[in-house]
Amino acid sequence: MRVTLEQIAAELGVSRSTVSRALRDSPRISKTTRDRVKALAAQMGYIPNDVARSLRTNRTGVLGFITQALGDTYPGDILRGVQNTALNRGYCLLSGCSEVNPGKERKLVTDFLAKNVDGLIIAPVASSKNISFFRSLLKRNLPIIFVDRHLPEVEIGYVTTDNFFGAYEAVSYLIQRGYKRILCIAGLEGACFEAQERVRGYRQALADNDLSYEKVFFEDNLEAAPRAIQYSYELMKRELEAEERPDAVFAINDAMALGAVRACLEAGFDIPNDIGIIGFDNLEIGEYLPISLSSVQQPKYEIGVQAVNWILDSLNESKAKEPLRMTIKPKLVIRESTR
Amino acid sequence: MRVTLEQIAAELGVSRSTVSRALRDSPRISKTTRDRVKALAAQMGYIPNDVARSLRTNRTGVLGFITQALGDTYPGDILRGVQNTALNRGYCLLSGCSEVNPGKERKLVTDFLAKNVDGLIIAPVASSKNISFFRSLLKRNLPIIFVDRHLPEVEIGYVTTDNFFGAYEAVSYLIQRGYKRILCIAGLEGACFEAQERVRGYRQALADNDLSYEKVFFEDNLEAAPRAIQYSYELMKRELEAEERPDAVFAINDAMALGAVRACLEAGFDIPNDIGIIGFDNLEIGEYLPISLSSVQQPKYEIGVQAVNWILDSLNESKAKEPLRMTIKPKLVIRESTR
DNA sequence: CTGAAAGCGCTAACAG
DNA sequence: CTGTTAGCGCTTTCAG
Repeated sequence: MRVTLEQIAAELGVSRSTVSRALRDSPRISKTTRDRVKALAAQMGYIPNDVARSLRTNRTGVLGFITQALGDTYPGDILRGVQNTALNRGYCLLSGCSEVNPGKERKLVTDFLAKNVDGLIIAPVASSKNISFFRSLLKRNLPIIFVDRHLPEVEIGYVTTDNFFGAYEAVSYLIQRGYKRILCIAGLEGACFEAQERVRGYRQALADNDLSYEKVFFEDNLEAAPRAIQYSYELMKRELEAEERPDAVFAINDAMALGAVRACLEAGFDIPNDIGIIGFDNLEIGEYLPISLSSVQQPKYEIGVQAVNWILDSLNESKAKEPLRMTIKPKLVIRESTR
Repeated sequence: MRVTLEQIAAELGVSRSTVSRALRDSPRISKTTRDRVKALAAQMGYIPNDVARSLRTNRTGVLGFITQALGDTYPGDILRGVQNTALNRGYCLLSGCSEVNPGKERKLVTDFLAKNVDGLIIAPVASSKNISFFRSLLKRNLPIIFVDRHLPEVEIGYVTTDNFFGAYEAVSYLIQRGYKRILCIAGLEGACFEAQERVRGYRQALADNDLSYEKVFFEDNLEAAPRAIQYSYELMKRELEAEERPDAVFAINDAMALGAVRACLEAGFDIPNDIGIIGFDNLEIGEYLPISLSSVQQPKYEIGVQAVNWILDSLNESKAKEPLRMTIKPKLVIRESTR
């Protein structure tokens, strides 16, 4: 069986409380007993039982983290940022993936609440279905924050990329390089606020430069839609045959940018001379593709860090903190897919 | 404050045990009281406190999952398989990423033990540093299993891809298509058993076909090595200038295959006619690259499922189960990077 | 500086 | 079918 405080106490002929205090470096304990206790604890291989501690202190030292997707085109960097920060500050992470399914998202939250997480970090599904559910969470006295995307209808704070800025920069760059008919593939994420922001940045850049060609493609049917890359590939194939074909593409993520690249090449166009392409995400492999991909690099790791810091800071304050609304500027990375 | 059993009991004028039993559908409770209890619990918004339950039952309903990497070239599919299976069977997942650092791996395991996880699923760092640590875990009565890779020195079960088979198939295919000088990029993962298995498959295929050209590149300095893609890119550049240049590449993962593709194209070679390339992993984007990538598709999702099932089955048996040693056959996916 | 005692919310014997 | 009782391992008053 596992070693308990009781056993250490018995062995040493002191009380449980003394052992407990010694182990936690309470100032009200003599250095000698503290050392004796610690030595024996180490020797007996004592690992504190956090479950018992949690029951007593009403703190679990666990944070819940829920993403809406996981996969090779979804950068795990937010997770990494969250994880490292949480770990460094002494917290563990209960994690789950909603797979873009509102019901699953609710189940995960409820499961995590039952496990008494101290806080919740969520990359929410872009759906109106859980709005009232999230509102009901606010009544609980539990710090909660959105990352990567957020729901404007709910009074929950968030840390996201400055998507308007990123898109505006990317499209402005395309314009500056002489591209005139810039198409925007918003695709599967069209329904979410953050994607809308990117589209808004795209539109603003066009407007500020008096360009009239403006084409945005959405596909909101999340369930039935084909995978993003394929969707973008097929879409691009069609558009290249249009009367006034695009001479550049702003894709809302790298996966869809790659679909477009492939379609252009197959149709015999040259990238970047005939058609320029910029993505969003800056995947690791982007740099070493046959035509390396220009892209907007999101501060994903940093988003994770900020979110955890906010949660843990609220935990350490007596009164609930105001919701955080933080937006971090992304960086445009230019490579070979634009001239 | 949160609703407790006590409060529901008081409200209804029954005992806590009755409420507890009713909520868990104990057969020893009348349908009427059960319904009354459940109705009130729902109305009061009762969420069971799993911490208290855990302390009592000595089960937390939480599994620990530790990976050695997270990122866009690392398929999150094992995690997805683990997560879905765990969730379906009523378990939550405490997750962590060791980032290929043995010290961090130990810390995560220790943290998870303190949180009393019911089982541990680990994609271990390929390092000898934690061998005695893992051995010491075996003394605990805790189900534990490796996924994706394993440590042959330790008596812990595993679920992995049949790496020998996958490599053998891939290289045999290259040979069958007429490639003769096949280079193997083992790269950063060279130190681990699973990578060695792939190399063994490569060698066996060469031997079975009487090919004498045999070149394997390792790079075991995990800490200092440049990122895998770049490593592979630079390596390939050099090899293309060698006296007897390779006419095919078997790369131990897709990221490194992409580095090689890029190097070949820059040097003016045609893929697949001058040089054929096969990777390992079958990343989502592989299908839509400018030259779509032939690759060995690992059963990552399935690996996660099997691992969780084994853990949960051991939990439900009185005696400890024999370590599972399961290997699942991968599938060769042929695309344009091979002729 | 240390000990005794109570209790976090739940489950499980045991008794009725 | 239901209630009483004890206790999981820890922290935290309150006494000394």
